[in-house]
Amino acid sequence: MTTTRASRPRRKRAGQYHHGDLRRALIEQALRVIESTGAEALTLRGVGAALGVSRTALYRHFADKEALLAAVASEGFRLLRAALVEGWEQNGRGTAGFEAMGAAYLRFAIGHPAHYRVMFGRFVESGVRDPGLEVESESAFGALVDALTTLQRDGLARADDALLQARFVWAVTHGIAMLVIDGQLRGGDEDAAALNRYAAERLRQALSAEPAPASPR
Amino acid sequence: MTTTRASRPRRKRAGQYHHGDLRRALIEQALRVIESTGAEALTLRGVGAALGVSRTALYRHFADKEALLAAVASEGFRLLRAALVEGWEQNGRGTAGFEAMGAAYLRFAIGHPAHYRVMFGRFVESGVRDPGLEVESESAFGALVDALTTLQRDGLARADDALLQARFVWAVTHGIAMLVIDGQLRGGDEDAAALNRYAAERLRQALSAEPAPASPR
DNA sequence: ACCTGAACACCGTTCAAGT
DNA sequence: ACCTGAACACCGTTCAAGT
Repeated sequence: MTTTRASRPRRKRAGQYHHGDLRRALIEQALRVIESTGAEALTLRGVGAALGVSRTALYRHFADKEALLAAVASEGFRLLRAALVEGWEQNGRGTAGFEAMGAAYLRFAIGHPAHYRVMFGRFVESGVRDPGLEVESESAFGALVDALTTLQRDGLARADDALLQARFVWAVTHGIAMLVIDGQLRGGDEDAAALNRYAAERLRQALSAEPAPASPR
Repeated sequence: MTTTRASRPRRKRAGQYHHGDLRRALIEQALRVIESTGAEALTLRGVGAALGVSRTALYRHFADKEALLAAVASEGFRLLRAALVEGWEQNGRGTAGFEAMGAAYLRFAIGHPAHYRVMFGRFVESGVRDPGLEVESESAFGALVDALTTLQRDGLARADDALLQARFVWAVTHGIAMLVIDGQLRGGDEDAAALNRYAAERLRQALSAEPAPASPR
């Protein structure tokens, strides 16, 4: 029971705890578990064990499990926004940029299905949320509103209420993402790609700035 | 320790168990809990207690909790299909019927959000499912495909691949339902109604049988 | 401040046993 | 066949205690 440091089962620096930034490490470990085995399989005990801390250390940084998931969701919206903005800006901020945005959205959702589900599925209740979550979510949506506003200004999209138009576009894209993620398209990647193409065409027609052909009276 | 029947803690008929159809009672009780407090709050012990049976009685009828949820989901698709078909048939099997179908879909999802989430959320894994689930799900989707096929035949919708077209329409409607259910439209009912109206207009334009106006060269 | 270990009140599921 | 009670191996969370 002397302080011979060779016999300690786990090496720990004296006077310093495990992490410089345990909060950050907890979010990253949670995300790692979620991406590899799904959010349902996430246990706080497992996260603590993987990081070499006690299973209650987490409560110094998060009120409860939901607060940790809210932080993970918030991180997701930040990444999603970055992907959307990149697609838009790297492709000319016009029609091509808009379609690149849609492709980036689906690539994110399909590439990180478990993360995407934490962002939208009801893992995070409507009650007390991460203060940043609402902000990040609004910010990602804002990128879409901005793009549509620009398209409208340049005569490339119908001059409707931009917020309403953005919600419609979001619903279409979100709906496709969810169907693909949930495996409702039994053809797999092939069918998903075909649906993406078809949806892009129909959306172009639906948002076309040109007046709809006169009804046959 | 004699068999005085007055001292028994719970009255039970001799020679008869609790239910004529425990399986059915379990599904209905599970649905009751889900609709009132959400699927996350569903516990097998609670279901058993509410029905006055032991918490393991359930395993005579379902392999596990997921199998019970699959049965609940299957029931949901049956109800959804009935609502869709009614909207279509009671409104003339034309454009009006098609829009009534969409309205019925959203009414079902928004009226039974927890049930809807069990049908689509990842409560039921892609692995072993209720044999009826896939069938019921396909059947509900089939109602949509049939309606679109009819519209195409009558020149009321673009003559695209009906399956692909149906998937697109489904994605739009599913996307709206999910955004509303998940509380992403902060305006509440007002905003949801406005989005529904706008989406119906855009969808009409997107599926219009008339050729799109010639592009400006 | 930050972390620990023990304890509490739950879960789903298994299993030997009863009728 | 259908149901039961005890037991097992988990959970998230709380709390007094350590440094």
